[in-house]
Amino acid sequence: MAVTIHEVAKGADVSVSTVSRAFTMPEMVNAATRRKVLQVAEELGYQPNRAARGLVTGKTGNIGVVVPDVANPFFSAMLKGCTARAREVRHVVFLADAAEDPRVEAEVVGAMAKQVDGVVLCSPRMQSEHLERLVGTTPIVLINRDEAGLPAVLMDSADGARQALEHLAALGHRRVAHLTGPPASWAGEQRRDGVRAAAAAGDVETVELGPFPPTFQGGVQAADLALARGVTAVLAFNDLMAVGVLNRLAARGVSVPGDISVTGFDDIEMSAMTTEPLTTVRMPMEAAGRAAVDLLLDGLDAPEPRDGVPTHRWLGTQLIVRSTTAPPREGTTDGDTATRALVGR
Amino acid sequence: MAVTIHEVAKGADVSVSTVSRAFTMPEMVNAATRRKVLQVAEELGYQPNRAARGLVTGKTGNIGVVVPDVANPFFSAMLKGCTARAREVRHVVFLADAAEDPRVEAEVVGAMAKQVDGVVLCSPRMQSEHLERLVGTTPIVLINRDEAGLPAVLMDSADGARQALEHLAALGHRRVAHLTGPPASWAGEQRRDGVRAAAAAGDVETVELGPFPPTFQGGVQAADLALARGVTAVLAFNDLMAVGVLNRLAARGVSVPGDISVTGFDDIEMSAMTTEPLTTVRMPMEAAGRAAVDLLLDGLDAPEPRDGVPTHRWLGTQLIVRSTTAPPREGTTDGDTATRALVGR
DNA sequence: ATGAAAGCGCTAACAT
DNA sequence: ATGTTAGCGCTTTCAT
Repeated sequence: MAVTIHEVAKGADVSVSTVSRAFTMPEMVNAATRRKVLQVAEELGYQPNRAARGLVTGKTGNIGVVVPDVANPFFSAMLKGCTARAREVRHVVFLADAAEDPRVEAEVVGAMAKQVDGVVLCSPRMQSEHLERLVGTTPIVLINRDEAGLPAVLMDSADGARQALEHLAALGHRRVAHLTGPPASWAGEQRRDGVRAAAAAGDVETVELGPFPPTFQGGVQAADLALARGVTAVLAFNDLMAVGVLNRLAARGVSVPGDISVTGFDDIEMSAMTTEPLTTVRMPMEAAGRAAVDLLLDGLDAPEPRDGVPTHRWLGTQLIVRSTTAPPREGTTDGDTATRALVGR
Repeated sequence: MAVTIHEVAKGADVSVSTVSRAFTMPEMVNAATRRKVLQVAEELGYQPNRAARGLVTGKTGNIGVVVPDVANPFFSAMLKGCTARAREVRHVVFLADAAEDPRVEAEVVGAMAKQVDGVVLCSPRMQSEHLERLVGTTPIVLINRDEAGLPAVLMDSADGARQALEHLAALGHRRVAHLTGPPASWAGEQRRDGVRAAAAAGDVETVELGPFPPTFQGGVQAADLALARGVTAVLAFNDLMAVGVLNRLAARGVSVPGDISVTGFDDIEMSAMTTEPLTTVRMPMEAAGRAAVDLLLDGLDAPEPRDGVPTHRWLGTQLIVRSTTAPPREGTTDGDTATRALVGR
């Protein structure tokens, strides 16, 4: 069926090992024979079977990537980084969508384990114990989760949260809602800690609402609760949620940022997609994907922990203010205005 | 390193063939021995090496998916459908992002060919000849492209375009811009044909602008051109582009849909993400992904073309009107008002 | 019902 | 520089 190395060997009148070498160690074979081999291979349309190769070398040239939800722009940006970098280093990616389900996460890693050189786990929701069990199975690099000793690419969500809250405080906000996402999200925890610390330091009161699904719908749902609590600003788990909030606020006739300021965490692309002023904490998702692949491959080259080679990569975040965010109006601090804005209709 | 079938065999004190059978043909092995084998396997954490299995069976249990751009919600929705369906039928997906580059498309299919049972090509931009060359390599199913004899999942973009244009005409629009996307897009051609036909039938004039990149930025860029041509409505290649248009219109102070109506083609999720009234032609992307996987697997079961089993699946589209889209104002038909709206600032 | 052995396509010693 | 051979982990005849 498929054209094998044997056929190329026959066609070029050499042994299979020569063909193999012509591809994998070109220096070790006579220039003339190599040319011939490559030419015959080309004519026959030969492509080495990477699975068979992996069987003997122990290296598949594949890397697995597991995301909680491909359709979430947050993760598709990550995925983009992974696939792009993987291609550059001649690897192929195995993708699994865990559907935000911790059990599925563990399951798919198991299924991929044997046919990949390692796995990049994006914001895994699974429990630490499960994670630890998987570690024995295959090399793993985490994105946005810090687990004892595991190589990871981390984003400074806590600092992002601080930046956002200080910004809001500077604008005069004294009561802001923090919409939380999946309880098992490490980044979510970081943000919560960052928010709490900044709130304490900056003399602003925060109202923690949630958990909400990290989706557009989650934001819609959260908006009503936030409104009812009379806040003047909202800090959403991610931009998808933030956009949902904006949408719902608009539907209820609340003006942004006149009545309420909205801020989300995300990669810039998403937040650019609304015409409402949406301040964003930029998370370098694509860079994180690329970094994770590099970390994985670095680790593969050196099975033994080496000195001087970092197993963690820490990525900063950046606050993007997209509007002349207006401070809350006089007397709004207690939330009355915002509340009134909708009670009135 | 990894736990192999031999170790399980040793542990359960049976031969490797028995272990193999216990997994792949459970009926053929004594219930007691099978239980024992399965238990030992469980204890050892044995997972069959699917690559090795594929080497002998010829079936890898993997399917390849190639998309022009994972970060485009249009395609990530497709991808979601593919991964979800693949998991249901116990397959794993190999993902490649072609970066909107036809050459990369062909290249990655080649790279995956040997380790997948077939490939789903989403809206491939590559030339027909390249496509035909690939067909010999591995089973292929196309999404949103109709190529002689190849199994495909098609969406009725032309009809969607007709629905959109009729809707605009019914609202009184007489001059609408059609923003085109990648020239090599089959769906784009369909839409163009649909738009032209409907325009001729419905007595509305269309201004074809483009090609633009099928991105948010593409829309920003297109908006200025559309405005300059004095249209009262815009039909964008996809929602991403449409949202870019909205954003730019807002920046230039043009009101939507007061001055201009905007319509895009896309899966509903994306279009829900703006607070502006954005009419959308809903493309069932996720369903298409699922259907493509099914088609691929069906075809695999029957290497010979069978009667009664469709090789094509045709998915309808649906117009989603999200607003009380206002008709153009008096005297606006020639586009003066819209144009004036920005000349004034 | 179970085992022994051949071999899938490839690479890596080990010859020569 | 090139050929020979022994597997990689698995399934699948073919025996028993």
